[in-house]
Amino acid sequence: MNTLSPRPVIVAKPSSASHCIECDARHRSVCNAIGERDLERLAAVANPRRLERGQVFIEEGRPAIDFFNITSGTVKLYKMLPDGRQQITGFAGSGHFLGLAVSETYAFTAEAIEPIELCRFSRPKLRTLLDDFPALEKRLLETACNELVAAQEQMLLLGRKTARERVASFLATRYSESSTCGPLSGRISLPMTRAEIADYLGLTIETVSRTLTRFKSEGKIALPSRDEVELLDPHWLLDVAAGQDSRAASFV
Amino acid sequence: MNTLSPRPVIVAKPSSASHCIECDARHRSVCNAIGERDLERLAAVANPRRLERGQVFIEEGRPAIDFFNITSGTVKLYKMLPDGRQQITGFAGSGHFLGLAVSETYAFTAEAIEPIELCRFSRPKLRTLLDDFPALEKRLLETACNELVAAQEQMLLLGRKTARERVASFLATRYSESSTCGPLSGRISLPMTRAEIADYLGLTIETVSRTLTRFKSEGKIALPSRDEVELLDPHWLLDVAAGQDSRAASFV
DNA sequence: CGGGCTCTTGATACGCCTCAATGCCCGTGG
DNA sequence: CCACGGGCATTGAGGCGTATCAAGAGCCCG
Repeated sequence: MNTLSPRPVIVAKPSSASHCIECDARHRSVCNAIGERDLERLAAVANPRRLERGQVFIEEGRPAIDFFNITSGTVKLYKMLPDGRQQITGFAGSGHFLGLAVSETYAFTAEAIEPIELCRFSRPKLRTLLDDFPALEKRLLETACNELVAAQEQMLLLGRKTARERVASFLATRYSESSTCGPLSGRISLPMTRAEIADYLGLTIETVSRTLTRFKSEGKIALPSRDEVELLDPHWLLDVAAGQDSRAASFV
Repeated sequence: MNTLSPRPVIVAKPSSASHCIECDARHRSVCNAIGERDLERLAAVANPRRLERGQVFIEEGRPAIDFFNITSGTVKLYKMLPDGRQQITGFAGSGHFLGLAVSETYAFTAEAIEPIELCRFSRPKLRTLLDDFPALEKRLLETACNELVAAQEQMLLLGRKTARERVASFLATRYSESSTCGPLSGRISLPMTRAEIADYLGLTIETVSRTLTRFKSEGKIALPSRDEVELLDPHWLLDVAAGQDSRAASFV
């Protein structure tokens, strides 16, 4: 509904031969299915690249010839309707594997929302890698299952939650995910714009903004800067996210 | 939002030793990854059952100890909020594999919406089967990917489509899926109630009903009976589903 | 110290939900 | 065979939450 998608081009290309060894994302990603002594094999087919904000590297409807592993930064995945309405189906960060498609074409578009680094794998090369390392295929199945679970949760959000609950869910999820890779503070970062949050939650920019402002005036969050939120009452947020808002219905 | 979920119990248990050979769903399901001569192995761990409408066989939050393959009939998969709001994340028919979970617990509830037949697999037995037949694991990954694509499409529907577009999408999808397993007529069956359609599309019963009535009065569909729809203009429906409704905006 | 963003805030409109009544279908029993 | 009852579906009237439209405020960067 917001933003019109930009030009699809790939740039840069740094890194050396066996870059996989020193890859930050390795332990988080499916690549950890491959032992340290086989990393050369992996590095041989992994093609590292660097992209800037706004660059599209997977485009809905285009032939699915490559697969990607995000090694740094965040991307958004989205689908669009012909009139420009847009639904972001997820944000993918470091360690995320993208482009798994049975079909001949991609089902969504992927675009960097900040400077990112990623590894590209061509379809046939990934295929041989999968054949040689069955553990990798198992890991892929695992991550696919986890994504399915997340997708179902998001359907519940989009189909049945109020704006208030959606925003609370979004903050709560960001909170719990950020806490898995760093010290647990109430502070979370939002690398995406309000428009992107809105397109992710099935709302408008204005509603997202109003809801955040309301949380702030209720003393539940603080907004120190444009892209940071401080959760002053995480437990309360979780309740709202789950539909347990005390200020909602519940006529007891 | 509608309906309160019923009691969880499993009943019946027909069929003989090597039932897999004569299973209607075999060719459609992941079981087709196993050759005919190994079907005995499969049959040994597949536990067939019969369930009636309303019976729950997977319950959100419960330990994920079994996996299921639907061999006949239709089930609904849903998630619920504590106050009863419900989102159906999908309908699964013959050949559909269910319960794939990495987590210790199920992420959704599965309930028969008509009399069904299914096969149950215990987790450890499925595990050994997967180890012995890598092709089965590949098939599972394939189906998981397909479900992810469907889930993303549904997120677009729930987040950005109007009621009109949602109902049109629903009919169009049912149409194209039914045509893959039978003669291509404009007639589709709806084994689910209006309430279930509503919970699938993120709408209310009334809105679903009104929208169908409106399509009918516009001459685009016919409603010969409660659970049947005749598509009189499939192409038009597809356009509406894709957000190309001529009667909507588009101020040209 | 403007220019162009994104974000916030306000006023109003509208689509869908809610509540309520009626209609239809079908199984049950007289 | 028909009256009755209970589900489910349809239809109507009105309200609410979020979208839409429109300024204005804050921020970054040259």
